[in-house]
Amino acid sequence: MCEKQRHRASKTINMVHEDGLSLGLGYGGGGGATTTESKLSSDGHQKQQDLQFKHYYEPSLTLGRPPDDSNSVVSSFSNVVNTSAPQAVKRERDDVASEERPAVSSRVSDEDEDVGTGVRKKLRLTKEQSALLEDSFKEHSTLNPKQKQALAKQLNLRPRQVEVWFQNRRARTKLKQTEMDCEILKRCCENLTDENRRLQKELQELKKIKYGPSSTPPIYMQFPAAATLSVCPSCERMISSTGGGSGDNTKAAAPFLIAPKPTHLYGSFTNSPAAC
DNA sequence: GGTCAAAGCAAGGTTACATCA
DNA sequence: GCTGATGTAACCTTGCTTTGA
Repeated sequence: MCEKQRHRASKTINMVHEDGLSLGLGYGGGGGATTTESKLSSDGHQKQQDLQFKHYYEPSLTLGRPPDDSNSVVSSFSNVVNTSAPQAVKRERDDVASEERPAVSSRVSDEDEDVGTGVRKKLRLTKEQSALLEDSFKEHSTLNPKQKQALAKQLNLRPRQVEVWFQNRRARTKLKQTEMDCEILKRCCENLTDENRRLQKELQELKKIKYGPSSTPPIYMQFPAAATLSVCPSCERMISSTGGGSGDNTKAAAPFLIAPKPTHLYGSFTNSPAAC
């Protein structure tokens, strides 16, 4: 167990580093806890109302219908083994809270609860529970303790279960958002590639027009296109970087042959926009 | 005002179980 | 009936922020 935890810990550290890279996606919730936008104040009220979920997507929660809805709610892990002390404290809090409620009904029978064995039983939320949780999530993606308690009571679940559901729900929402962002970036990349191809082709055609299909272009023209041509930011016309401007191409061809300063060829933009 | 502990949350997972093809 | 894929509830660790003492 300790070995496993160490393994996990080291992986977590790596993940934190990777997270820095993920910031490039630019979605609302990225960047670790520093971007937390919804925090609880001391009196349990939310300071901000879930800014990052203003436009959240609706992941399809394909909830498998339990075979028997009559005894819907399962709460079978109240005695799941908790190893770490802080976690134990937290669980104790929730357990205390849960003790205030009547015994929860369970989809599984009492003997299936495996009290004290450490066996984790899978709970399946009912449609009604899921719907209510979803509705609540739509209103606010985080819960303050009072809301959590109320919701848990309403759903006949433990507060811890409600809390976990919200955590998982937030994670799912974020995952969906990330997938959407990836799609957008992918499409953006494809568009840029197409545009690049188109411009390269256009450039080749311009070269042909300039020097004719049969003539060999001067050696300077064998440099990459970006080194010899650039776009004026003001008029967006393609110009040569040797000072030819937007004028006559035949006149502009001469400096290419002379090339007084090689550095000219690599200057990104040497013409004044005013010249356009 | 600085410090510390507690609580809560996000991130980035893993585990265990349920369900379905 | 078995099996692999998938979905998801529950859990973990770390790091961070907020808040109150």
